[in-house]
Amino acid sequence: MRAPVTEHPAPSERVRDALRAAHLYYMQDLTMEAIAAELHTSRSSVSRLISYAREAGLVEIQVKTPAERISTALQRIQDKHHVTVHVVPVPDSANEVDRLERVGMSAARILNQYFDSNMTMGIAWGSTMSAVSRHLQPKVTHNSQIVQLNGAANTRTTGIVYASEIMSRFGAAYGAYVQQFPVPAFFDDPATKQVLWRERSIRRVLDIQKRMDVALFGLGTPLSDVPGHVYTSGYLDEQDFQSLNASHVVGDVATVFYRSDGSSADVPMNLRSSGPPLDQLARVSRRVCVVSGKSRMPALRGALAAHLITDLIVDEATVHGLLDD
Amino acid sequence: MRAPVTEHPAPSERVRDALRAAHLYYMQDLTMEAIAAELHTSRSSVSRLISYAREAGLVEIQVKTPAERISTALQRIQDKHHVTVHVVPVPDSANEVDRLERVGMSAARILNQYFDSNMTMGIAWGSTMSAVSRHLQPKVTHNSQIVQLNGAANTRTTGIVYASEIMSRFGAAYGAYVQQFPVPAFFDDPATKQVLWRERSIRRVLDIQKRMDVALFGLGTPLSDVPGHVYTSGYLDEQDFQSLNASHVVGDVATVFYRSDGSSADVPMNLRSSGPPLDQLARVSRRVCVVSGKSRMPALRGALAAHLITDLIVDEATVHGLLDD
DNA sequence: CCTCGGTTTGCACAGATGTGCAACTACCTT
DNA sequence: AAGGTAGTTGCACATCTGTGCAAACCGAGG
Repeated sequence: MRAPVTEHPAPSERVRDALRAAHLYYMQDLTMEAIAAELHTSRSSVSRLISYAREAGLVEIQVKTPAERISTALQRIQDKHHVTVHVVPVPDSANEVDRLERVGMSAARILNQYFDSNMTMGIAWGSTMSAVSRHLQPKVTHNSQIVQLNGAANTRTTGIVYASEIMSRFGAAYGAYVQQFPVPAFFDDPATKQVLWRERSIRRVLDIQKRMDVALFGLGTPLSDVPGHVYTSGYLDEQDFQSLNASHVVGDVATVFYRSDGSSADVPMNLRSSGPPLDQLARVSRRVCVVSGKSRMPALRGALAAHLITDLIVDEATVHGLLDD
Repeated sequence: MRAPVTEHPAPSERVRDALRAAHLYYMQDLTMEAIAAELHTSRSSVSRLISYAREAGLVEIQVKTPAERISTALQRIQDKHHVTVHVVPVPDSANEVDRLERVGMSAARILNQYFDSNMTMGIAWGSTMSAVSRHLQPKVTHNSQIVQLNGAANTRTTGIVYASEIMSRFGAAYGAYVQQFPVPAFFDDPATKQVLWRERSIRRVLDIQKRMDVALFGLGTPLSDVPGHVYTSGYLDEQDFQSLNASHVVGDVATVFYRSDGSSADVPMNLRSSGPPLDQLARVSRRVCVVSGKSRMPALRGALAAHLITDLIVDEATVHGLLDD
């Protein structure tokens, strides 16, 4: 981020030109050559202007699936769980990394339809959110904010970066105010959490969380050979895992755990978690969940049972597994 | 329009593939080459699939002007007349034909944001509407209809085609039911209109017009060297022109005339016109007006004064003329 | 006035996309 | 079964778009 000190043309000249070029290109179907003539510049500059327009979010492209093209099986899932499903096409041959990357990219674009000015979006962190954050499409919003849902991580492994970096990517993409949540992911002692939760600075964040318009999260899973980030990075010890097992936990949202029937209230670990109680989460008007890979299927079933999701973005193979219910 | 009798692959196979290709192309930024590999087909087929997806309205592209980039002068106009202005960039050097064509194309795309399922759109006819109709972007809608606002023309000159052809283009683009209005543009005798207006078949159409959600129209002008279609194609005789002059008419919407102050109630010619009274038109919740060329400026001023417009699509040069008010 | 660092520009090339055409396919007609 | 018709496919080519690079440009110091 460089301060706007040295700028060649007038500061907004570029935006104006980009806007005009984009208009001519996308609305009037002119070729870049023709646009170059109208703007008295070179074709390559026009190419760059239009790239800029796209990157700056001046152009919005969406692919819309006509209602009658949704398979009846999928329709049944949507009706049953009151959820809108966005299926991301990914070849079955793709590996987990590619899959996540592509689901993340699609999710980022779909998200732009849901987030706008004067809104607050709460986001979790983890490998899925990291992937999404890397592909965000900028969009100009005003008076909007991003709030962190659960305590921060501080590891940097295999492409997963600081929670704060994820947060700031979101903030930058939307021009939104970023509200960090400076607490640990898990507390050792529930009492510590209780005490800290009474602090005004913390209460302020909790308050913002309660009033958010959109929640965005991935799913963690303790099962499977590809567990979520939380389960592999030393947040939990042997005893914790035993506790989760004893509670029959199948997944988590923002470090809050739930069972396959969607219940979560009496999972002991949740007393130590920094994330929002799931019944509170379920009151957010739009709850967007991003899922990639079959390993998350049990977690997804549980999340659906808990009514945590209003909008599900999921890869093709995984959604197919879901159809057999 | 061919009945869906002979089709090579399964009827909807093509849509499915196009949708998938479009997803991969626009949402996941894959190259057509890569998409071809995933779909097990050739790159050129993918190119065609994506073209098809665009043409079929499966892809929606819009260029959005951030609020802070609207000039204060334009903002003043918008506030004053409670109107949203879409400025279409057209080089000053462009001739009237190009100008109209380009404004028409932009208008057609903007229109897609306003028209949707379960809506009724009323449309006028004339050179402007003809231009718009030629560039419509298809969009799948259900239970929507297009209703003709004023009596039909039957000439075919300089690119302007039968009103019915304009209508059916709209119907085809949106998959909407088309309601024709089989009456003359002007009646010789107001009494004939009175009588005809009592017919049930006509009343039905008038009724639909009253309940429309969107009205789309251009502006006619009797002044200037480039008058609207109505004024040049033999609809009006010498006496009519004198009458319009005597009434100080500056323009018309769907063959209903108004003065520069927006008044129209006591213009004698309107008793003979088949179009909807302007005070009725002004009650439609969205009223989209397409204007191209400075010759329409007086007509535009009048239409604004009459509060006929909620959304104005106009070329750059013309809107500049307006700023001097 | 000159130099320096950073940015923008246009060119030339590389890469991606669009399209005429001929071969092919499925299905209908005779 | 042969022939016809309309639609689809992949190839080869044409066109359009993206980008590395060197030159030009601009403003800030020196």
